[in-house]
Amino acid sequence: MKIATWNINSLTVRLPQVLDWLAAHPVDVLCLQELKLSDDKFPMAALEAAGYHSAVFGQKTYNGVAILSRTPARNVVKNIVGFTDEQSRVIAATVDMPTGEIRVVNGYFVNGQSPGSEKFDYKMKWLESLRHWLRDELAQHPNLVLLGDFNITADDRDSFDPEGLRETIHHTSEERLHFQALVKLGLTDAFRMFDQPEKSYSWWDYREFAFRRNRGLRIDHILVSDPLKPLVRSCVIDKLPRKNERPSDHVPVVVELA
DNA sequence: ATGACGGTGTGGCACCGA
Repeated sequence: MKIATWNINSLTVRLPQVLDWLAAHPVDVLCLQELKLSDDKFPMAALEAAGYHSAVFGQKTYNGVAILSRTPARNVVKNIVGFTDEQSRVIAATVDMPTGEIRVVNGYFVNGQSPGSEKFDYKMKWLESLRHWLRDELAQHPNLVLLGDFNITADDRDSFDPEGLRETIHHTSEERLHFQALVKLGLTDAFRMFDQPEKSYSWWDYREFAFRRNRGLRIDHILVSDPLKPLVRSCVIDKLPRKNERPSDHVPVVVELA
């Protein structure tokens, strides 16, 4: 079975690309971020026709997340429990698989703009709250996958210019400590369980031919809990959609579980 | 580099993203 994450930067614009991608990659679960639309604008029918149920936490203009699944998602939770947030950034749900149930936590992590800014403070508080809530979620749901747009490079391998961008946004020690703190809860970066091509990224700026020059970051991640770790068969980034016309600046990441 | 590119809103540009 396969679970994927994709920041699609407006589902209104990218719905045809999502449908094309699902037709070519019939994953069991697809987690989307940056829907940039309200719940009433969500294209439920088109996705149902493609064979997917949807759990949606939308927001107009900014943010918005959804879990698409072949079987209906259960026990849906929106945003971080215990953290009041105006922004729609997290949706969690239980999905039934042949091998058992999996708790899927889909996050559009805060960008943070720049260290020292108010938005960076919000990012730090958001990450701390996420960790505290996830500790409880893991206790209740041992088979858990945390995935989405983390807006954090886990280490220097995840950046096209780790020296030049040191301690800038997505590269700060504080952000990476938060990433490591999530790992310490008993989560593993599925991508790094395997040998991967050097300079593997999941996001490239629209400007300055960044994709063509492979000036990117790996900021979209899939973390699996300890009980799921022995089941992970592969984890890959699908760069191809970045070549589409009007592409998202992010591409899908896919994990395969036995 | 206060830049670039792209999405959204009720706009004639500003704001946000990463």
